[in-house]
Amino acid sequence: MDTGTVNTREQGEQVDRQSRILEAALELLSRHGISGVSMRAVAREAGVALGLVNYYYEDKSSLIRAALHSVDKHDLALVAQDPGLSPEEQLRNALRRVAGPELLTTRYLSLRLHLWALARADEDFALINAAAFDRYLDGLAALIGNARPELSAKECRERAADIVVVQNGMWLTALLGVDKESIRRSIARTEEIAFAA
Amino acid sequence: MDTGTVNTREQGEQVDRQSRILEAALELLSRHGISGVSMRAVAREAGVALGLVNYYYEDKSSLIRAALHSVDKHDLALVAQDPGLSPEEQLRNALRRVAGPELLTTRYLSLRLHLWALARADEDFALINAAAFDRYLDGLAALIGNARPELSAKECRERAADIVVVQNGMWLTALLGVDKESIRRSIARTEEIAFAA
DNA sequence: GTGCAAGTTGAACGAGTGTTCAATAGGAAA
DNA sequence: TTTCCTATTGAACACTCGTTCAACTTGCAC
Repeated sequence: MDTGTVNTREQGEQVDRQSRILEAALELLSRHGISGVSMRAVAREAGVALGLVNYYYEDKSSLIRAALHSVDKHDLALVAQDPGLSPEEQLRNALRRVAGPELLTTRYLSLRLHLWALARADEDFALINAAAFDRYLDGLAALIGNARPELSAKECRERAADIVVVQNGMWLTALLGVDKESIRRSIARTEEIAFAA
Repeated sequence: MDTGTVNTREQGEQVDRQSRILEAALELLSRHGISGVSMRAVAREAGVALGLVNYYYEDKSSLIRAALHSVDKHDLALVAQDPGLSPEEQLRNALRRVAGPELLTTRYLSLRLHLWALARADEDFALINAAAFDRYLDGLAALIGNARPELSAKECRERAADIVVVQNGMWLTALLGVDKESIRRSIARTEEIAFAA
């Protein structure tokens, strides 16, 4: 592949089929859970023949693993540092982002939930997930450390852990349809934890 | 069935087969997720012939529904009132129970997670789950109301919602192996919310 | 043009799925 | 004993699953 040449059939949304297959898998996983993700269903959703799914992803578990990595990468970006802002603003933005409109969609939350459930059932996925969780915790602790330089690394990590508990609760509870006001108050609670004196 | 007569084969743990089938389904669901729960696997785990599973549960989804109800009943008991204690103690006990050794086991948490994921994939399960969630919220709000009679029903409900966010977060994060100290601090946080002036 | 490699297709295979059902066992009632 | 209903079994059915593979198309290098 990537010989540097341009695909001739690149009209409209017909980008490369591999991404469309991955996207289809994410969509099906979010909507119907793992039991809705069959190779045939993925092929159908992506508008592609069955064989092509196994061409780009040798296994079904390779496909799911790719989906997991894709979501993990997305999660990690939430706590990435942004040099254009003050440390306090970076932290506050990161904390508010988790209740932003891009995150608090059914599609994303449902996807996250199904991936967590998957990680409980498969040890390989569990390891990937745990590593991503650790990196997220590190990222959040770093943001806290920048905004509150007087805190020790251990204290930052503790606050990050406490915040993640509330954030995970928000994600999960949002799926059950808890009212928006409770989400707002929970966001405020994460800020209290982060900025506490 | 229940003619009032005693089963002759009631030696040891050989109680009625229907409960053993349900128990097997719960065990498999907790360990391997929904894709590990096949009628055959349930029969094997329960030490029973395949046909018997469909004899007691006409459908696979009836079986899963029974599992859901069983867990929901268990959850609701967490916020049941206990006339032998003062309202404050009842509330405090309920809040601490969610981090108790019976609850914070991998088996229970994993089961809960898989049921949540299942509810996202199947609308019937979602309705059952949402109803159970509401009853749990009501129970918790009632405990708060008893302990803090000066609060309005609306305020109780709000506090209950905020507490549930943290509790759900604890459950979920406990599965990812967050340290026990963070769980302890989160419990304290739920108590702060409940008893705040 | 010919050659070649990557991309793409769908049929085929064996394994596993949920469900049905005729057959059997067991114990209480007659 | 015979009768009858419940409990229990496992074979059988039609179906879906993940995976493999031979065939075919496409586009670039020569």
